[in-house]
Amino acid sequence: MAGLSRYMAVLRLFSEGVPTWTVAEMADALGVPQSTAYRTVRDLLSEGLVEMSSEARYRLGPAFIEFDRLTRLTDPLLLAGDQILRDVVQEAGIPCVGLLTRLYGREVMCIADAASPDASFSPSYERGRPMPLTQGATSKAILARLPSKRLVKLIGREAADAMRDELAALRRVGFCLGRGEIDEGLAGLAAPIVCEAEGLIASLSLVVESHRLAGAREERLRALLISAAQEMETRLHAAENIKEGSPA
Amino acid sequence: MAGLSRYMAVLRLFSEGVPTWTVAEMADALGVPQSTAYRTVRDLLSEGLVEMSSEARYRLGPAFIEFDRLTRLTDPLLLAGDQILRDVVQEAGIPCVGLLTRLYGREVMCIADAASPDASFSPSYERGRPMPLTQGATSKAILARLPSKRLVKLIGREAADAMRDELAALRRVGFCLGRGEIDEGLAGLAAPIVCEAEGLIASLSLVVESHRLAGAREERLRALLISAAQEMETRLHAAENIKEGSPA
DNA sequence: GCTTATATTCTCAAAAATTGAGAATATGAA
DNA sequence: TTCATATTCTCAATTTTTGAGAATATAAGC
Repeated sequence: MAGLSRYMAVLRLFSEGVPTWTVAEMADALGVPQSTAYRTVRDLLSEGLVEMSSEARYRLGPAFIEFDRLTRLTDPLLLAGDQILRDVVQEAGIPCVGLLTRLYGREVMCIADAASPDASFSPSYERGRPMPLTQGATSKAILARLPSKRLVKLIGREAADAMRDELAALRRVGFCLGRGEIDEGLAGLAAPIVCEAEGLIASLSLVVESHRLAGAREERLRALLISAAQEMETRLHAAENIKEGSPA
Repeated sequence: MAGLSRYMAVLRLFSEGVPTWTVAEMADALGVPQSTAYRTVRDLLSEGLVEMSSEARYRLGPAFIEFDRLTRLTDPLLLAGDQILRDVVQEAGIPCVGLLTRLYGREVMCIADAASPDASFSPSYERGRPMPLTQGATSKAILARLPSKRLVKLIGREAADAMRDELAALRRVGFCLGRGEIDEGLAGLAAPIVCEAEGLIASLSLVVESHRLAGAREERLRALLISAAQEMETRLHAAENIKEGSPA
């Protein structure tokens, strides 16, 4: 194991279930001698990626909080969409959670969430949590807009073929509805957001309680989401053009 | 430049002002040949620490959002204090912003913020933003509880001597008030939180508009903060003991 | 203060990875 | 297609990393 991956392997050990590690445990888990593990931890420590907690145990360090803030302040999707996301949640008029989600490696990741004050449930999605690529309205809205080459690379030819018709239909409608695919009793509504120039394939979605989705209301939310997603795309392109500078 | 620092040097280039970089720019900024910069970026890319935006430009990647979530879910100070922070803001009864802040290397970093719904200002402090070590009530509350050896190491003997009397007074009172030290027109009130077992030196603070700090109200907020900070310490110790397991 | 147990750093030669310059190859627009 | 630019590749020289164990901290108990 060499270079960066050596350090990332250590960082990837930390999880919600096991948030602190001793150096001996790390060495064991990674199959490297302790002296090597100590050296690796020392480097991570000096960069703030890891910090000492009690008694020879280490936990993730504050550097991640710092970099996350930078991301929040500069991510084009958040800049274009954070306010709109809040607006959508408010305009929905029923208890709901709004999500901004994007492709991240072989998974899909939520990068912003906003709950209405009266929402008494909380969906599995939340900022920073990777979710499965092929389940749920949020993910499917994204998959539908993926070039087929990339889709095959991500989920394999077989799976891609199996989903082809479903995704083609979604692409036509520009919208996706899923009931209980991720959380029992909840439904997801999602519209895609694509910005080639920024290399972004994302989706805006709303999670509501399934039983609240009567016919007319579903129609209204669908229209709301589609127009909000479009507004985000417009802002993404606008931001892109500003950067290039406007000639006199 | 070797090992981890080589990668961190690239990541530290990204900032609010310059959120995207080309490889040529990075190579230039770091004084390394392009081929080396390309290799470094390729590694960062494959770990999600960096991602491609438009046209040969790169930005910080989503891995930071993922690790930040883990931190949020597992940080002992947040676990002990996040709810209390919200309660304090509500109980304050005036427009205010509550902060949880801790020592981070040679700076002080805010790891949680909560604004009351009626707060029409926003202080410089926000989650993930490093702040100066020697200015503001929030930082001073922390410095006051630092062992003097560490204090000297951090700010130097001269500066430590200059602050000694002030810090000693703060330590006696267990509280710190600062007016306009960070933001014009705002005042900070802070109480320290220390947990040796977790290696934590932190503070809980409240930012309010200076003109609202009439005598009686200041007294009330001071009492509120001190008791809330104490409650956090209690919870920190309780969490620590649970981990060790309770024998029958 | 000493003693013990554990955590952490250090040492050194062998093994492996990184470096830099430029060539070779993608990639995308005209 | 052709061009321009972005990215990867090649290879020998240089620098780092590695592993085992010795040498030091550090902390707790006596």
